[in-house]
Amino acid sequence: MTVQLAIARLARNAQLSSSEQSALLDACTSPKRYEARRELLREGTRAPAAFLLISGVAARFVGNPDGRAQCVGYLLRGDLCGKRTFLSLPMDHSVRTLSTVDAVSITRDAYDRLSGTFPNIARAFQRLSAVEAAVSRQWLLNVGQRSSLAALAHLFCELFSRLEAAGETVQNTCRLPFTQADLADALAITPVHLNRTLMKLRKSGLAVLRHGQLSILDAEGLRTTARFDPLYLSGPGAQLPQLTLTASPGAEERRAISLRREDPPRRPLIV
Amino acid sequence: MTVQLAIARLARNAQLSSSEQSALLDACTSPKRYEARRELLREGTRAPAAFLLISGVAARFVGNPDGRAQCVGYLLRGDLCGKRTFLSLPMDHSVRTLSTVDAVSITRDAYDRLSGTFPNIARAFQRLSAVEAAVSRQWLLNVGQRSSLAALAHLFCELFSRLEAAGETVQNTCRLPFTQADLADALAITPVHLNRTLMKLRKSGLAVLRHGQLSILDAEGLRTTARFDPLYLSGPGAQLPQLTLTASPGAEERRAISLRREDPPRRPLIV
DNA sequence: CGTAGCCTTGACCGCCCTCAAATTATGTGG
DNA sequence: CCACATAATTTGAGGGCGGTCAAGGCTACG
Repeated sequence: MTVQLAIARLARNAQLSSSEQSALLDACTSPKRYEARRELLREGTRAPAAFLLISGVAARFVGNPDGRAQCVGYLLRGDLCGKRTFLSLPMDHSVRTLSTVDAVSITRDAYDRLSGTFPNIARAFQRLSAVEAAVSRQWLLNVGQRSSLAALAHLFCELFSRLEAAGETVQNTCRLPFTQADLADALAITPVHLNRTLMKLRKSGLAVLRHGQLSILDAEGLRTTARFDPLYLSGPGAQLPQLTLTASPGAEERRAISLRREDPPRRPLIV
Repeated sequence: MTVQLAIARLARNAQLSSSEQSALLDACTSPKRYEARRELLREGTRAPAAFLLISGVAARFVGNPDGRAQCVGYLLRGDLCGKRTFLSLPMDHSVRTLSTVDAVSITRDAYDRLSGTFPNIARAFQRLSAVEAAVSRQWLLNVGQRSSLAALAHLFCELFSRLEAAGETVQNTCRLPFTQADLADALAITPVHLNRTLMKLRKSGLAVLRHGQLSILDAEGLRTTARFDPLYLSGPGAQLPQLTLTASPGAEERRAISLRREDPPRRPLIV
């Protein structure tokens, strides 16, 4: 069953032991399939349970009755949504599937039992939330500061990294099973302008998105354009001792590296 | 000591018993004063401890070496920053004071002892993080979808509501002890444009910001302009059983209720 | 083979940015 | 209390990124 795959992915990020993994598995309902464009959670309601994504892609949206929809996060294999139920908080956003999705549910009771017995699982969930918050902050940079080209490049870097961690990449490609309009919702630009930006990325030879398939042609160039620093994703290894920065000096180092990488600062976009 | 004030504010939002409050108090170091424009936490480092704000205002920033700074959140009395240390995660953003700030520290060891004995305190901290995430999503709407006028109005509504909960409002006014440039960083616009937007708000008679003092002149008009729905702030009462909606039909109800509920309760900003 | 949705491209417009200068707080020493 | 220096706020003129409206081409799927 692919549920294990999703849990394994979650476990890798959060360092769960195998007994913890199987306990988590037991707490899940059996997987259920949801068709594309279906609402899983609705803003303003209390979710009956949280969802753990097994396959497919879903997205978080904050309602904007009069304007365009604003996507505020993507959910990939191994991601959780509806964790707010565990805290008795109503949803402040909706969650909709973008593609066909397989997901399992975790009820609040199941979570309470689980976290009582395995505090490390509660920590794992908190870590997921912390990383989501970091992603959210990067999205704020995307829509606020970066040019549409840099923002799109950054989003592609993020998605590819996360899909890679979820084991959903093949070589330098991955499937993005949703429309350009969905990407536009994430970057807070119009579908028309997203398309133009996509063309620019294509013509500069950095990446190509076609038929729902993303191909990274020039990873280094893409990262440079996006000023992408994967630290915020806290991938496996991020909390391992390889990065032993405990004080400012280490930070200076890291910053210096990232600055040097920016050598051609505002000129990364070759035509 | 005003530490109690901050903890009481936190406790109100998170429903801490008085014994839990005093345990939390014991876990804090004695308050320390930080001058304005000082860095409390640095991106890329592991924080030695978390900070609980007692007074003043601080802000989270994600580094943008070449561009303008992007503020991704304000910290007011009763807010915590550096919670990532509790999860062994490095900082993905910096925290700087905007005004003179009093704050206490909570070390990771203190937190671990605390959360072992009082799981409800751990829940309270998680709830704070969940609300911060919701605020972050609203900021994404601010910079992505709303006009600069609506965004500024929304930010004022948010700040006033939170300062009200923190007991830092007087009638329809509150102090915002930072510059227009700081507000511009939060809305991802230039100080020049923020100033023009501020003028528009002033001329439309909705709100006035002058000499670091915000005055709400037309609360209803401001909320309408901003499409402000305070639900996402999960103020005291939001998680109380008065709203027992569990499914989609309930959502419609809630929206109606919450609109009705805004009549008196969210009316603290009368002149 | 037809239809519907998605993608692509063109022309024009407005919000916000940039650069620049004037005016007004804020704070400091005399 | 005043003179001065510095920072913050305010206003003007002009330009560009991305939005809007619209039409045509492509793809998937029945």
